[in-house]
Amino acid sequence: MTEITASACCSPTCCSLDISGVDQERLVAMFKALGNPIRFEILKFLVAHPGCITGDIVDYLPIAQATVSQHLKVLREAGWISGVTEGPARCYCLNAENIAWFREQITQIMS
Amino acid sequence: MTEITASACCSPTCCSLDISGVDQERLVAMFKALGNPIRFEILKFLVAHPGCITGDIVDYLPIAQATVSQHLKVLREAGWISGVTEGPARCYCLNAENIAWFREQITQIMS
DNA sequence: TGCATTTATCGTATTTATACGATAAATTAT
DNA sequence: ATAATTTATCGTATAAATACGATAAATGCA
Repeated sequence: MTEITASACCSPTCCSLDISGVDQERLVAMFKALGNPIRFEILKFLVAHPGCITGDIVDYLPIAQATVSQHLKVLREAGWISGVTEGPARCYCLNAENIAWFREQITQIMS
Repeated sequence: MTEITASACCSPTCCSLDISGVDQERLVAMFKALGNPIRFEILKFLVAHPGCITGDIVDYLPIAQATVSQHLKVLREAGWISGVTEGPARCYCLNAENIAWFREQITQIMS
């Protein structure tokens, strides 16, 4: 195993990444879900339009309704958003708890 | 546009996601790169073995050398790591500056 | 009940990601 | 120069992601 001193090419420890098991999988899944520009735009739209319905997001984005539905499913399953049935429509919101969890994990493991 | 009160299904604003243009693309690229369990493991390995060479990571992971090299390229291009040529080998480290940038972006836009 | 509205799912086409073996490229040592 | 070591790249096979139209499912209303 090559072990060189930090001064040779590395900065001093910048993060611990101390996370494991279930939490790590959950975190990676959240990373994966948000690693897509369309889905990031959906999150931003939900900040500006909390409680809007799927159709509003479909109108906003330049992609088909079926595709939007798929993206919403990915974001839901990763925990970024939650959807509440409102009649035949579905009202979407950011999932504040999970987002807070994500932020806390990042601040913890990346310092 | 359906606009309902926050109380109906949404928590109070939990994040601004106030980011745009180049920064947003950079952030999404970092999300995408780390949204893979192998690449997350590589980062964790680099925390424990700063300055190790590609071969050490290859020995550690249960995948082929060519595949590891691809993953390292993804992490490099996203800014998570940096590699310094050390003779015929390449010494890898976490990219502290970019990681700090990521952490700061998250704390800023997710609160 | 029947119809309109809204969203999810199905089937499928295309693109991208992931993985591997083989080989090339770069460096060091002989 | 040759050989050994190390990593990157090429070509390619397979899996996963992304996209769409069509259709089903669920709900509310006439």
